Amino acid sequence: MNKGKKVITIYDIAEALNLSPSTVSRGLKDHPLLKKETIRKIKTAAIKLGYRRNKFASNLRQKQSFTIGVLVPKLNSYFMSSVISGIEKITNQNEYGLLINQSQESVGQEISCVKTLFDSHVDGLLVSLAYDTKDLDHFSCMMEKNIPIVFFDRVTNCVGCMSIVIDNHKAGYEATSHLIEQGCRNIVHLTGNLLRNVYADRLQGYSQALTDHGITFDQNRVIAGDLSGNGAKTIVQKLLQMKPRPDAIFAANDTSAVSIMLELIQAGIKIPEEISVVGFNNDPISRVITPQLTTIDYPAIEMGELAATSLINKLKSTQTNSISSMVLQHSLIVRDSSLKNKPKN
Amino acid sequence: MNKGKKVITIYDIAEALNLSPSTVSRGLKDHPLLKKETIRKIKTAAIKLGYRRNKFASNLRQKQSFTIGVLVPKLNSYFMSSVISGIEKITNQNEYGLLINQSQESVGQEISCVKTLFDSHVDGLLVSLAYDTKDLDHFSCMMEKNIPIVFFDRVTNCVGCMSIVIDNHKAGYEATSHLIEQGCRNIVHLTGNLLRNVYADRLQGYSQALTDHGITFDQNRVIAGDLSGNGAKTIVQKLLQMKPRPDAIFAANDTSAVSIMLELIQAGIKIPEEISVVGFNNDPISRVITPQLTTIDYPAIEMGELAATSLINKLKSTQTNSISSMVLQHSLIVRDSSLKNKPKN
DNA sequence: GTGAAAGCGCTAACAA
DNA sequence: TTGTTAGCGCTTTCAC
Repeated sequence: MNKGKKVITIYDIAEALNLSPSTVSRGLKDHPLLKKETIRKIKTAAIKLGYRRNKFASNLRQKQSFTIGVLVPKLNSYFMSSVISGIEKITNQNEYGLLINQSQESVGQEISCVKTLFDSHVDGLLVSLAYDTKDLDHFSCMMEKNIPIVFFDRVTNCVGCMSIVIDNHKAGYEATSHLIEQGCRNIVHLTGNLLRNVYADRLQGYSQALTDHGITFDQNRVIAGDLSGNGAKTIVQKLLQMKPRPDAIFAANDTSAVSIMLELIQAGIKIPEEISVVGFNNDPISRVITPQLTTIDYPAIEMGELAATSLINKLKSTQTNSISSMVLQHSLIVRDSSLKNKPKN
Repeated sequence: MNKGKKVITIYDIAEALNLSPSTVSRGLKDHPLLKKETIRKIKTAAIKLGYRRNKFASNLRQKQSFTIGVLVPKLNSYFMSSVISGIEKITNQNEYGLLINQSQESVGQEISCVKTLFDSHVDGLLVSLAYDTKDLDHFSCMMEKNIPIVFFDRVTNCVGCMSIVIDNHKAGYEATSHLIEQGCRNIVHLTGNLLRNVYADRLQGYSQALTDHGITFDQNRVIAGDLSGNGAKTIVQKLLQMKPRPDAIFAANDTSAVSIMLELIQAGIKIPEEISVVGFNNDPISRVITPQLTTIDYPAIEMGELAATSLINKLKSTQTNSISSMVLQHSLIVRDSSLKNKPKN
């Protein structure tokens, strides 16, 4: 697309003002040694001529792209789009561009995305891992070139990388304890791929809470699936055949919790009287379902802001930062879906 | 971030193979005139040496960035993140990068985003307008350089630009007609800023449907707001004081429809018996609320895919395409919130 | 305070 | 089929 009008370069400005290109270049970025008057003249001329800085030339020279790569499993969830929204806010403030790719929850795609982002010479990377990623080999190209990576939410151990998370273990513990306190004893846990810290940790928290309250952990009461809400019917059938029948479900996300609830209601089960439900994420749907869903609130926008801020700080400071992980606050939001004691109005 | 290992360039490959840089450059992009054998050797060496193409140098030379700018009001809605997901799929397939910015629903931000994207030398632009954008002056820099723009969803008239939309007028007409067919006579319409085609057209469809069914259009029954769902309480109070009391509400999005429903239920109003509700968007929440919300389905991912495909076609073909707008199929999804006739189960 | 000049890595017209 | 050469627009060292 190089049609359109003539491209204005610093040479044109230089010529117009009878200055050298280098002076113009300096003037455009407020070089302290230039005369204020010269700077003013340069900037005025730049605007008048419709100058636009050529980022490629500048990046080529400076070997920096001022672009951050973002790699997420899927864009279209409320949680993820909120995180991205937070990231965009910060990068925009700091004049960094954002190159966004989605792995579609598959390692294969993730590998190819990393390659693309690497070739785009991103200065840094923000990553939330795909469903089935096992190792970080495909990130080695980044690491070899010292391109900093900040993982968020779905993180992994990785020397030199930073992680932004919530305390999933504690959150799982709290959710489960809450159900136990409501009198539930046969709590089923719906989880995802245990390769991912978020699911593994929540499961551990669940397990720990059971143990601490004198309830035996039973592997058969843990159902691992994709948490997309698709298999809800099958899962509910399975639940209703369990002996003894579960009196509560703790799902690792709200999407699956809500799908399960809809199926339970369909099957004539009363929530929370017969089966209590707790979700995870505080997705807007949790407030829309009847009864409203008890869930874990999870600061998505802040997580995005923090991840972006950390990465930019790392890019700006030359000294290597020793912080390896930051944990954000979460909170249990109790609603009707788990309140056996108080009858719903 | 230019620490790390030495950067490998085509010169290094050329030297290693005793070829010229231009041959290497050609080999890397499968130039048809090269010997197959040479191409193979070049590619092997590139991989062995850990070569990575420098996009800045290449873009600088070719005066193309292979990057598409995306400008949307807000990222964190189900609709928008689905659109972006569709866009990302297509651009990724076509090896275009994606630079995403959000206007946060304000013209001011929109103007600054366009500037940023312009300076990033995007090859083309995908835009959904902010809530309060009045004119397209801030896009003139793009148009002057013949950078193609495709508007989607929230579009505007603009010579030479393409638009991807649904038939909002017809959708509004269908939603309203459906309510009338259910016996509703006093239908309130909740709308947004009428500068935006999506709201203006839906309103017109609503109005037309009333007229066609012999019901007088009443300006007082149109409530314009931000549709964020925040003012629901106030709106419901207003509704319940109207004389005669409305027997139906047609909201221009599901978020506001659902918030209104929750408030109505709170106020003891029966849906749909006393007041029917129809929304717009087929957001996942529409299936979660009780009663389930009648709404207009709206192909978000396809809209993104189509917008991206159209833009890329425009970028690839030199001849100017004369298509100025494409209209996607929508459909009315009837659920319990508007079914006065059939009693819910 | 300002200018001259070299070079970032790649591509493409032209030459061979 | 491959090589030579110039230059994209900017930054920056060194010189004045």
